Amino acid sequence: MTSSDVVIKKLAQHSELTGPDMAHVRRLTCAIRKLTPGEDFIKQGDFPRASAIVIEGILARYHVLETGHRQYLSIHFPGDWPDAQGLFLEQMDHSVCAIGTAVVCAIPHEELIRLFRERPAAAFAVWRETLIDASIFRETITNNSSRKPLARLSHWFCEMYFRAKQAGLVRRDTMALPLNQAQIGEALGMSLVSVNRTLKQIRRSAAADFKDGALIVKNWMKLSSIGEFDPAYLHPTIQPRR
Amino acid sequence: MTSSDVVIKKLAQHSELTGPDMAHVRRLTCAIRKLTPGEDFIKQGDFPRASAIVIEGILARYHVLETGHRQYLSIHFPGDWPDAQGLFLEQMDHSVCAIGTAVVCAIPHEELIRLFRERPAAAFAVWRETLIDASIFRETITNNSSRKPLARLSHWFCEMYFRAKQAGLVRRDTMALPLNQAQIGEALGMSLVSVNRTLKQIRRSAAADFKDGALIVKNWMKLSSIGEFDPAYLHPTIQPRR
DNA sequence: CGAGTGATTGACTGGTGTCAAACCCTGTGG
DNA sequence: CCACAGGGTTTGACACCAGTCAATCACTCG
Repeated sequence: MTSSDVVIKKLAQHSELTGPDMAHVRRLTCAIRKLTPGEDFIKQGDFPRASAIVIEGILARYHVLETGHRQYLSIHFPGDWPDAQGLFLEQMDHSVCAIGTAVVCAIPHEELIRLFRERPAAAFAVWRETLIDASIFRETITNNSSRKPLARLSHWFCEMYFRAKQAGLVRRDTMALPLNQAQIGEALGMSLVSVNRTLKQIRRSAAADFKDGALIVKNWMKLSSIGEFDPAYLHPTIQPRR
Repeated sequence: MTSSDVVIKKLAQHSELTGPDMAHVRRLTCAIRKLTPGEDFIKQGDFPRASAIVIEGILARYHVLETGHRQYLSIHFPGDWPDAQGLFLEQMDHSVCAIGTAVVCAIPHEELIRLFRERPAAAFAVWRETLIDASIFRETITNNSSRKPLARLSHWFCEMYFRAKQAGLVRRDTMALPLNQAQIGEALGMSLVSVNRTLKQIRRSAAADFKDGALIVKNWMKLSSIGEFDPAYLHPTIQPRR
């Protein structure tokens, strides 16, 4: 699968693109870049001139506080545009790094702007992706602010699994999620120890397991019930198989 | 000031619009609606056909959990588009209500889409607003997940004050913020009691005060230092073209 | 084999949430 | 004019959850 296939597949999942729209998308310059685990693609404070799309692997956005503490903001799978915001906001207010090894393609902003001027439908499709992004942020606010650890971690697992499934990254009941427990804590506003203990609870409930950087969902109904998970905020088109 | 003045002033704050762009914006249909304190403008699950812009007062977005607990997601001042997301996402994944009395104008989606097709610069300006919105969500994730109560509440006060100032809503050192302490707790993921005690600390430090639905900032430097506040994420001004 | 990374567990403590009472203020109605 | 109700704020008491510290274990890799 070429990188423009990944892009078009993702956009077509949510929006209607005509032949000429897709043809224009295919003509975009696409600089492939491979990232090593943890490597930054772009950093807080940078002034990007190109926008990245995930082709393979997982990327994450994060803030760094004065204290050095890292807060992960979102996780991105192939087809996602983790820095579409750079298109219209000059300076990055957060960083983007690879989780595990990853491949991205970088498209120059001026080409995208030209595409958007000439093919509004393509602009609307990408805009839509950025709005789903925002919707995920809102759910993260609610998850990290309102839910107790057990529901919070379960909800997060549900989202990862659901989105991985949409991106075709689930084999049987397992997906790769190459994070350690400390990083999960930094995503959910929990301490490492708390993540570990909560994970133990989830294991005991036999709803899911997480080890060696892989998430295994054994009982989707149970996990989504514990996590109070309703995928409406992902504005999905494909429902995962239960 | 007419409602299209409010819109144009806000868009011009962040983007460059030409005469024809602004003329087209002025021709948009604009249904004025007045909201009573706490009234919902649109609810989770709705399928909106129009998009609201705040003209006067304050609006807020929120989630409601299974338990009935409410989580406020964002606060919106005149010029903001609190449900621009409805433009490209069919179903609302959250609700929007008035904080205090408020006036909004509702513009039909089809008119906005037509505007965006014909005047890409207008589309980019509104798109940019939605991206700033997302940036604020990210900061909220970090604030509610990583900061301890004192810094968290202070940071929130800073953001409210800074954005109110941008919107011209600060008189001397005071802004109207017609929320009670329980609601602030629902915004910050804190209990009412915790908000109250943290507020006492901020008062003692003489950085700011909050009472009778008004925020008074007595020492901005001190407050933003306690709150670890850096307004970069609000993307406050137009950056020079590269 | 030792170093290093990550997971797990125990012990401890301090911060937050919960519960409940008292207080303040305003508006209302007898 | 006073009594009362109601919303919001403030305070105290208390329990317990979750963070911190630290030790141990499991596993990989040079």
